[in-house]
Amino acid sequence: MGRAPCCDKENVKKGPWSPEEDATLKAYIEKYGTGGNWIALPQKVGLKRCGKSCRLRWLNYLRPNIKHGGFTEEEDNIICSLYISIGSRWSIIAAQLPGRTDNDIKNYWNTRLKKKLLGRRKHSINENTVMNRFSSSRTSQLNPARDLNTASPDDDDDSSSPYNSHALSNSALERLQLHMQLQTLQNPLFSSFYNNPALWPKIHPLREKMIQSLHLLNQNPNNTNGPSLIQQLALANGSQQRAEDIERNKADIYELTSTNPNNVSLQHDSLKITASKIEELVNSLSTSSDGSVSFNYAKNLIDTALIPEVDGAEAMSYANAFDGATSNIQAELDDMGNNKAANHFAPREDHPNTSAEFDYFKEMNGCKDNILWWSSELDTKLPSAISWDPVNNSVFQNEGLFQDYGSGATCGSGQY
DNA sequence: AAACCATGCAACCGCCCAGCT
DNA sequence: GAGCTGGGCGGTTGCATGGTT
Repeated sequence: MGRAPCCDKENVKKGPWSPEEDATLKAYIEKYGTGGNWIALPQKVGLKRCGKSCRLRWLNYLRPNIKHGGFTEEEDNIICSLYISIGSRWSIIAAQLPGRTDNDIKNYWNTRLKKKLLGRRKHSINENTVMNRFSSSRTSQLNPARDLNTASPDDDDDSSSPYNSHALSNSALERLQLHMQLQTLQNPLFSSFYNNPALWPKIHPLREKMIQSLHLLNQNPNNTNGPSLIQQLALANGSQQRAEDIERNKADIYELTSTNPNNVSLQHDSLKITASKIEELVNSLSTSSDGSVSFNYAKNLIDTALIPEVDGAEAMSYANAFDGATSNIQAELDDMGNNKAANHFAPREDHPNTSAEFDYFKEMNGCKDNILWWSSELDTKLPSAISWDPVNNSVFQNEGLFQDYGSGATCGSGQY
């Protein structure tokens, strides 16, 4: 059974409101109020408008103390956090932002905020694409930096791109991550899961990046049986002894992993290494003052990528480990940004591939905000009052965000 | 300068729900 | 309890504007 229209559709005006209509409606409501009946209001006012249209115009535009545009960072954060928590309940979100209407917030989210977040995600996806290209191109090109520099930033928009699957995966991942954040708010124990990418789905871009980086660091750029990048870095830094150690360790690793599958902590394509062995390998290198940046970086990648999948009991320790790892990465990227490490990767005539490695790190440096965003940006950027810290109550408790939800008093576009 | 495109925003549509008869 | 009605809400549309080609 259908329902009767709320007004005579034939005889009502549609479209934008004129200043005269605005003035008429505003003057009437300020003088007499809405009378509790929006449907009857247009007739009383003398407007050829639908009652719902009058209500919308008043609530979204004419009522006092309405703010338009100019959303502050704090409002952004509140909107984001509430959207993550409760979804598109715009009226509830609007109730927490005085002067804002649900329509305004909805438009703001759809046109700007969402793109802002998705833009970061896209950037992250694109970085993965770059990593893939870099990784694959290294096997056939002597100058992978050129490949990086010529990669179009829009390439991942190409629906025919083989990387399109990343977009799909990350879309799902984004929803999953939003959900995880909600879980974090509702259950503090969940924070250890959220903070630990090793526990996230394997499609997580950071994890993928780590895996790819591992692969990259462990392979020979020319796809020959010559020294791997790690070895070449050692050689570039003048450590023939370390290069030989690496060669021995490498042989040990493959022997171990081929004879005892239980030793394999990470299997990715043909790459099979054990966490202990690779750590031993990297530790032997990280003591080098010349190579500390690169190998600490590699170590961090390895540490974080090789964290085994665990359940709740161990989650917190791994979360802590990850926090340390990411801060190390960040510090080292910052160092590189300050050219402190430039000498470590300066092109050498005898080892030209080291310059490629430097370009790789430069690329990583340019994308460092992605790492932060995926790991903890929402945590750190939120104002303290809207804390994500699961230890300190929930966002709802801190701010009383739902103080009026349920009563209906502040639902919709406001108190008027 | 004109056509095209992307973006932002106001407004509409249709569904749901609560209250009333 | 069923039907009706108005209020409220989220999703969508269409237009205006600004930017790009």
